[in-house]
Amino acid sequence: MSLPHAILTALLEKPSSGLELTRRFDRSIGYFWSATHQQIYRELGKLEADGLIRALPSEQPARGQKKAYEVLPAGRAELARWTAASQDPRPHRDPLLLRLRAAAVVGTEGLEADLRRHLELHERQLAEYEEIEKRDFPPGRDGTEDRLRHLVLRAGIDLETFWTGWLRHALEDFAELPDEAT
Amino acid sequence: MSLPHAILTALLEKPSSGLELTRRFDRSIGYFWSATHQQIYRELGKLEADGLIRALPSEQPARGQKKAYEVLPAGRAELARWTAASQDPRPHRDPLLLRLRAAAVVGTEGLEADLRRHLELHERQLAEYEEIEKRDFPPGRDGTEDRLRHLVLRAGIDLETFWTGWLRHALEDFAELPDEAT
DNA sequence: TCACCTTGTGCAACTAGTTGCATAAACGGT
DNA sequence: ACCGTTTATGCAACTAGTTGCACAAGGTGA
Repeated sequence: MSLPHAILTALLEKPSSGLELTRRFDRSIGYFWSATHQQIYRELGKLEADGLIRALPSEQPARGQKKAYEVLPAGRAELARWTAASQDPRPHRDPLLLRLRAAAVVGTEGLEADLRRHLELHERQLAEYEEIEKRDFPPGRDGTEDRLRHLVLRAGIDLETFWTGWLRHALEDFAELPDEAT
Repeated sequence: MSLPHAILTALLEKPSSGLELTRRFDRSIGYFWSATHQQIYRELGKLEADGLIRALPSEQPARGQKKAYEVLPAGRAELARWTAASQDPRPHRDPLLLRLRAAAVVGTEGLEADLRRHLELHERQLAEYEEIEKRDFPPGRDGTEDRLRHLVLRAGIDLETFWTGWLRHALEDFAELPDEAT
């Protein structure tokens, strides 16, 4: 149950409308907690009903009109509670590794091309993260907030580094595999 | 939609009953595609209804009686099709990183202990993987199946290596953070 | 022999996340 | 004045995954 807390965090960083949140979930926050605009609108409704956020007063709250939200004290308290509470790591699910294991039984045909494609995607993501690091975290700054945000970005960079490394290794291995007739 | 394919793979490796599958999903396969016994029973029902697997003939197919399944040719074909088909990487979701980001806004209280706990869990998992590697993949074997399975295990090892490394780094960083009053 | 535990199978209800579509205002061109 | 696009919000239906419980058979000990 992390989506509401992701939204609370985003709104604390900056009060936003549904669409603005959606955009931010396509970038920064979404790198480790993605969400579609429908999820976000639905959740904003719930959070408002629960008294954790409120719509900022605006002109006409009509449809097709921007409606920005801000976090209420109760929302901040809930986020603090959730952040401090111990949580188990969620089970890990990865279709690509599953396909590799399936390939051991039914043959590797077609897989190699997709590994190559994944490698490219991860390389692109890694480059993007490194761009952000260069831009937002030049050496020398070390406020607490910066440190924590940098740590999160580091996780992203290290994770993509792992994937690109592993995929390259996998492709080398594939190259050595005997040609097969599935 | 990977669960049926995970089950097909498992059944091709060895025909099994629902409970046996559940056990195997708690170990090997479950390392990168976890599933509960209810998911598995439900899916076995669907796969049988779709003609991809069938129950092995047994004595009394009563309740509380083992019922083993094997993969039919149509099931193998479906698995091969799925394995070869190109798939996009699924969006990544990680509550721990989310909490770190939230902590940048509402304070780090309570988080450090959980980071420590996660580090321990990942260290344990890493040790388990390395144990398996030593046992199942001694140097020198290199059949195609072994190579692929070893690659999958390598991904697990590298992933846990990333996590333990990152968590250790994060904890060092936490130690340097100024004490705070949230 | 009967209460209890373990093994094995399964249903039902719920929560989370995705997909497809609808609606409405604002803006820009023609 | 009208048409099409972009921006913004939202509903409804679906798929995937989780949780809680029920039921049956067989074994174990008192």
